[in-house]
Order: sequence, then C-alpha cells, then structure tokens
Amino acid sequence: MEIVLMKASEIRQAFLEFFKKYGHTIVKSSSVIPRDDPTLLFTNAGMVQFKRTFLGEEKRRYSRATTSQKCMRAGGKHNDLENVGRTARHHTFFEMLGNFSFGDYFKEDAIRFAWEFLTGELGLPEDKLYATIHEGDSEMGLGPDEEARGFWARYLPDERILTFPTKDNFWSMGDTGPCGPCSEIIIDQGPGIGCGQPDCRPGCDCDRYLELWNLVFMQFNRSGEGTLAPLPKPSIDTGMGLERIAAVLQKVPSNYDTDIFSPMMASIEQLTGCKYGASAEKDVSFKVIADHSRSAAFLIGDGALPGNEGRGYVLRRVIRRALRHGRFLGLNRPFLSEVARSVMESMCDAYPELMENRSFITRVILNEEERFNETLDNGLKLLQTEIKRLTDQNARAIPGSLIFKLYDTYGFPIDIITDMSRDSGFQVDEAGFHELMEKQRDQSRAAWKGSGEREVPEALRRISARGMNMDFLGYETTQADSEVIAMISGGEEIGSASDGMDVELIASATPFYGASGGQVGDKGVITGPSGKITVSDTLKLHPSLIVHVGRVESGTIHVGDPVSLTVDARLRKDTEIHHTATHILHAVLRTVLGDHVKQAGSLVAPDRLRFDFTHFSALSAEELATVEQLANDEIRKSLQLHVRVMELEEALKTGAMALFEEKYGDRVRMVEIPGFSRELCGGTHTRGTGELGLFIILQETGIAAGVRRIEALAGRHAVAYMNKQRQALSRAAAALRVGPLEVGERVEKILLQQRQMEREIEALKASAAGRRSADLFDQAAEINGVGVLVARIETDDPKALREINDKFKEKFAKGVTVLGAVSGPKVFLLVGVTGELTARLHAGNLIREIVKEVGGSGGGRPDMAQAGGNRPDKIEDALRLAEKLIREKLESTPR
RNA sequence: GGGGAUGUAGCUCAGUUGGGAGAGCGCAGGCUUCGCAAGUCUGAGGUCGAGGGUUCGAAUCCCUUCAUCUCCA
Repeated sequence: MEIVLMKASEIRQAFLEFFKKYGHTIVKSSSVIPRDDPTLLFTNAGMVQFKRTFLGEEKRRYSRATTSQKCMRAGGKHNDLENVGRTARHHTFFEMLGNFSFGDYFKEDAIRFAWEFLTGELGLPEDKLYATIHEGDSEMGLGPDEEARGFWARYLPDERILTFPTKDNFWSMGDTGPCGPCSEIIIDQGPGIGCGQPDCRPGCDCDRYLELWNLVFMQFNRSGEGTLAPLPKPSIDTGMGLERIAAVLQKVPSNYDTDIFSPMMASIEQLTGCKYGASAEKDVSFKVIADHSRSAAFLIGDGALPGNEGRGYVLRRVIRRALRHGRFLGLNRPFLSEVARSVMESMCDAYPELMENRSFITRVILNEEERFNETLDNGLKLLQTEIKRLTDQNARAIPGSLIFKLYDTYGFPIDIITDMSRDSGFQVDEAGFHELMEKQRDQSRAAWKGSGEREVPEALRRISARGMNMDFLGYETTQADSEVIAMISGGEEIGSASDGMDVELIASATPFYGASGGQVGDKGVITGPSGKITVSDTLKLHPSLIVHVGRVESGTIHVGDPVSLTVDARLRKDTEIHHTATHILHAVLRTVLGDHVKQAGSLVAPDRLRFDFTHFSALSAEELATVEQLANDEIRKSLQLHVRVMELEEALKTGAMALFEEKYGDRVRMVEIPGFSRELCGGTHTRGTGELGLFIILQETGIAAGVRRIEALAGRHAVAYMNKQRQALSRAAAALRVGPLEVGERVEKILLQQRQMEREIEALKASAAGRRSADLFDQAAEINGVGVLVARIETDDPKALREINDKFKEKFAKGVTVLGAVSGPKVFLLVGVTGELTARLHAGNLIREIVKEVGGSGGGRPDMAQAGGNRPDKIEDALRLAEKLIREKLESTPR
C-alpha cells in the first residue's frame, strides 16, 4: 500500500471519522486555557478535558471519545520555547489527535485501532513501523508489559517490538492518581533522514525513527504511599501530533514544511521579501514567527491577554519572541497581526472561534507590537547612555550586572544588547549575566509554594468519586424536601452533627444554587426532624456535587435524615435580578462598543454586580450614559425570559454567546431575552426583564491592559442607591438655598468666588509685607558695608518670611536677614545671605547656632536656611544672639 | 508566588546630606501678518499615585498600599 498524500485538514477529518466509525463520540476541542484546572498553565494534551472523567468524578454520556485538541506547551515542565524554530518538530502550539476509552475497551482495541488507522487509512508501510512497550520496573513491582507485546505480535515481528524503561514508557497524571504503561508507535523514515550514525535506532533523538503516536494504558491508581492498585475500569488515552503525522504523509523533513504552515510562510515571505528555505539562519526566524503567530491567535481567541504573569506572560513572551525574529528579517513595523490573519484564515474551518474573534485578536496583537516597540526604544536609550558612560571611563567590557539590569528590569532583549555592545567595541560579560540569571531563578524557585489551588478536602473527593448524582431543583423552586446523604466537619466525614458545629452537608436534591458562573451561592436554612442548620454559603464543586456550608443552629442532624431545604428567597430574588441585569449589560455593551466585547469575569451578588469585559479604552461619559439608557429601555419592555435546555452544538448554531473560559456539558441551558440576548448560562434568572425595575452603573474602571470593569446595581438596591444620592443632593441644595437642579451651577460659582478671594488675600498679604518690609528696611543696620536686618515679624505663615527676605535681597546687593515669627506654640526662623557673602557667612551654620535658643533644629543652603523651635518666649534671645554672631563674623573676616 | 524599575503640569521628563515645584513641547491670550506657519511677550494649568510615620520642615528618608513596565517561577 502507498502512503496517502493528505492535507492536514484531511488527516484530522479522517482521524475523527475513523474513530466515529468505531463508536467514538467526536468531542469538540476544549479551550487551550483550562478553565477549572489551576494546576495547569495550558491545555497540553488531549486528555486534559477528560481528566475528571478519568478520575471518576464526572460522568459522560459516552464511554468512547475522539478529539482534535488545541494544545500549548511553553514554560513549565515542557519548556519547548527556546527550541522552537531550531528543530523540525518543536512547537508552542499544536494539535493533538486522540482517542479515549473511559473504562470501555483496553489495550487490545487501542492497538488494533491505531494499527488499522495508520496502515489502512493512511497507508503507512507496515515494514517501517515499530512499537515500544514498557520494560517493567522492579521498584514499582511491575514486569514487562507482556499483554501489550502479545497484541502487537499480531501485527509486528518480534524484533520490531521494543522495550523501554519507565522514564519513556510509563505515564502518570501526577504524584498520585491514575497511571499506567504506554506504548509508542515509531516509523523508520529511512537512513536518508536524521543523524546518519551507524548506531542510530529507535529511541534515538534524531528524526529517522520518528515517534508518531503514544497509547497510554491507564491501568493503575497510585496511592499517596506510592503503591499501585489496579483500576477497576482501565482506560485508554492516546495522542498523535497532527503536525508530525502530516509531515510524514507529505514526505517533508520538517513539520514547518507541511501545508499547515505554508499560509504563514507565504505571508512572511510577502512581508519581508525573503524566501523561506533560502537561508538556514533566516528559516529559524520564519519558523518562530509561524509557530508563535499560531499560539498568539489561539491563546487570544480563547481569552488570554498579554500580561506580566502566568498565562498572560507566556503570551507576551511568545509575541515578543516573534517580533524579535521579525526584526532579524528586517521588519521594524508591526507585522505579526498580518501573519496571525493568515493563521485565522487557514484554521477557521476547524476552529471557528478564530473567525468570531478575528478583529479582537488582530487588535490585541497590534497593541502588543506597539508596546514592545516602546520597550525597545526605552532600552536603546538606556544602553546608549551607559555605553557613553563606559567609554568615558575607558572601560572595555560591558559588565554582566548591566546586561542583567537592562534585561531584568527593562525587558531589553539580550541579543540586541550584545550586538550593540560589540558594534561599539566592547566585550560582553555573558558569564556574569548568566550567573545573575541563575541566581534569580533559584530565588524564584525557592519562593514557590505551590499553585495556590483551593484544595478540595479529601473527604469530598471520596464522596465525589462515589459518583453520586444529586439533583438541582433551584430553577423551579426555593423550597424542597430531600435527604442528607453525607456530611463533613473539619475535613472528616461524619455521621451526625450537633448544636454549634460547622458542617458541609450534601443532600440528594437541593434548591440551593452552588456558587458558579459568577453567581454567588444561596443562603438559607435546612431543617431536619431533630435539628436545624443555617446555610451561609453553597458551593458547586462540579455539576453534580453541591455542598451546603453552614452551622448547626439547634439540635442534631444525622446522615439519612429527611430534611426540608429552604433558600432565603429574598436574597435569591435580588441575585437573580443582578444576574439578568448582567446579561442585559453584556448585550448592551456589545451594541454600544462592538463585538470585540467579551465577558472576562463576573460577580453576581444579591447587592451588586461586577462585570469585567474586553475593551481597549475607558468608556466616555456619553458611552456610559448610552449603556445605562439602553439597559433601562430593555427593562421597560418587560419581556419574558426564555430558558431552554438543548445540545451544545444546537445552541451555538443559534449564535448564543458562550464564554471562552467556561466549560459546558453536552447539554446546555440557553437563557434568552427575546430579540436581545442569548447566552449559555447555568445561573438563575428573573422571569422577565421588568422585575429589574432600574439599572444604574456605579463606576467603570480598568483592571488590566484591555480589560475594563463595570460595577452596577439593579432592582431595589438601585432604587435605594438613587434615594441616598437624592437625599445627599437635597441636603446640598438646602444648604446652598437653591433648587436641586441648580446645585452644580451654584457650586461652580462659589468655587470661582473663593478662588478670586484667595488671590485677593494673596495680593493683600504681599502689599502688606511690602509695606512692612519698607519699615523694616529702615531698621537695617550696616556693618562693614553689609546690610544686616534682624527682626521679628508678626505673621503665622513661614512663607511671609521668605517673601520679606526676597524683597530685602532686591534692595541690598550684599546683606543678611534674620527673621523670626511666632505661630502658636511654635517658632519659625529664617536666615538669608546674599550670594557673594556666603563665603564669609553660611546661612545654614548660623541658623543652627541660633535655633538652639528656641529649642529646635533646622538647616538649609548657604544662602537660605529655615528652622523651627517650640519656645516662643525665647525668640528675642535668638534674634539677639544672631545679631551678635553676625557682627563678630563680619568684623573678623575680610571684606 | 518571588525579584527589579517607574509614578511630579495635557504630553516627555528634570528636581543634588531633606530647606522656595521646574524645563521643553502642547494649551489660552497679546504683538507681528491680508491670513496661516514661524517668531515674540504674557498667562492658565500641580492632592508631587494613595495612606501612615520620622522631622521645626518631606516631591526627597522609612513603612504600608495601588497602578504601570519588566524578569523569573
């Protein structure tokens, strides 16, 4: 059979169809940003969205699934970033084809499917394929995976079934949990490819023996002590990189030479005028830009924004690396958004979210490009001044500490630093730089205290793993009868709880809404035959596990008790009002600002709502007014909300808004305000928009680059707020003796008057000081040709002393002033000395001498000094001392 | 999560053991011009990011905090 030449999109399609034929459900790729898994920076494998299913915490309608999953690897354990562009295979973004069995088929079928697909559908030559199996591990008490070997032996001769150790062929999800041996399928691409070493064989790092597909046999559960127990229902998780298999089928040496990347390469060629494949050095830049533009487009499309930590930081680095490589190709103007456009155009069939967010993605990238140019300009300036300084010092080398500072503090790329330094004839202390860099890494690692994930108590995990299904009744009612099925207190599962105990309670059915989707959890009471619990919060750990958090108020509650659960209906109604208001706000923002507005976070509480969304600039007063007005228009229409449960695919076809970070089941609730808004939402809502009554925006702020926040009120809380404001306004109006509507005008007028009065006072003070100083100047003595004025001034403003000093200086070219004033319990002193006299008489020194008299301290410049003390009764002594000292000084020193 | 840097007029930034808040550009007005640009003179514009402390006195020193930039994890 011949290898079938296929486009990547055809391979993807063939893969999914093949497994569909064998009873697999085709599941949509989940977001590259895992929503409910804080341990993961990005979705880095196909199984991520099924993690809970493998753990038994979540049930699915199917036991076989197949996906083409968007994946991202950069930073963390799989740090491929630096390798991207330099090898044929490394990517930050890639697609993973996978088939999954959740306790359904196991090794035999997994191997059969893989073999059939590769040799049958794709036509890979059977005699070039190898399989690897786990060789066993005495520490884990495992022998070789003879089971897998047996199934492989049906297709392959013995010598092409190879054994590999644990580090290559044993997979685990974490330190504990599901794990098992795996089996890799390798293809020999022939001696013409790869390292060419005579001892090259499968397992070699080069490309001749290429690993195509990894089959994971999830067979054991590893406990905290490290022992392996067989899983009751072993599962299958496989992954095959689309880019890699495409390269094999298209018979090209590098993933970057496949049709997946050709649109990006063409775009870069057009922008730069360079040719891909013409220069090995430039090809690196081509590959980096092509790869990173994909990452950027998909990350932003799934809701990430450039920032300085976590996911946002990775995104920023990816974009900036691409921009650096753009500069290597001579591109100094923004270009990456152009390349990203070709990503979107070529990938939008498989991932329509790219097209939906097209203008937003372009804009974010463009924004980041401009920002980066600013950083470069700043760094360039800094480096130039440093180089100049070093040149003046006749230095020969740029110290590592300087490179580190430029890089660490200002983000100036190292390669630019070294290039520029060498051009200016300097050596570069790279060793010193790397040393500092390593120090910083150690420091950061040492400070790392885990991801901060909210640990789900072990007891809850166990309960959850029992796979119980509890019903949520809260859409229809706020009161229901049910049965206690489990309780936890202090992290331990308990059978009963008595008066005063804090408990977490799980019931077989509940009207309580567990906090999720931004909506806070319900409060209320749970009453049993012999006790009562006040519920202060309700949590939803996952769709079928709702936990009531509360305290036993009286009596005792037992597991198995029949209980009556009652939600605080008033708080619930207030919350529903704010939730419906949130949907209205979201829709209005999109009409007023544009389709790039996407929810980026939300809080729905009984007494307020907070809505974060993507937008690039602050909203103007007019925009805010329009938003408020349109929202209130919608409320007055008083339309009934429609809630329907339907298939996810169907809901998306109607154009309903789904949040990028939200994870939905296959059946979703669509909340619709007819003709106005459609959102997938699990929250509770009012029956109609009219219940909101009034909607007001409290404030609009920025919370991150490209993200704005609106805080708003609806319902009775909005009315209460308006009333408060009205009262405040009437109070102001009454005080001003005008009508409420004239308050603004009147206040402006008063402020204007006040300003004029202040100026007038200023002017009066100045003229008074002028007159006073004229009198004072008559008192001035002349000692050895120097005008000397020592005087006490009646003022409580130190500024007046300065002004008199200034006047005096205008009159006497050579002079000394010593001024004192008393203000309450304090004394101010000031000494002024005209310029050329400072050699003989230092104002600061003089004032330090005399201020001792009044019990204080002070100082200043040679020509002007100020001081303060707290003995007003001694002020005359201080002035007399000043006069004496000046006289001594002037008479003892030559003119 | 751990570091580094920055925050002063609308913008770009100065501001020295702690002692009068400044420059350039921009803005408003006058002169010049048929008009504009340019030139020139005058003027307006500041919670020195916020809060606390030390001090007779803080833009400046110390502590806390916020925002932005940046590196590392």
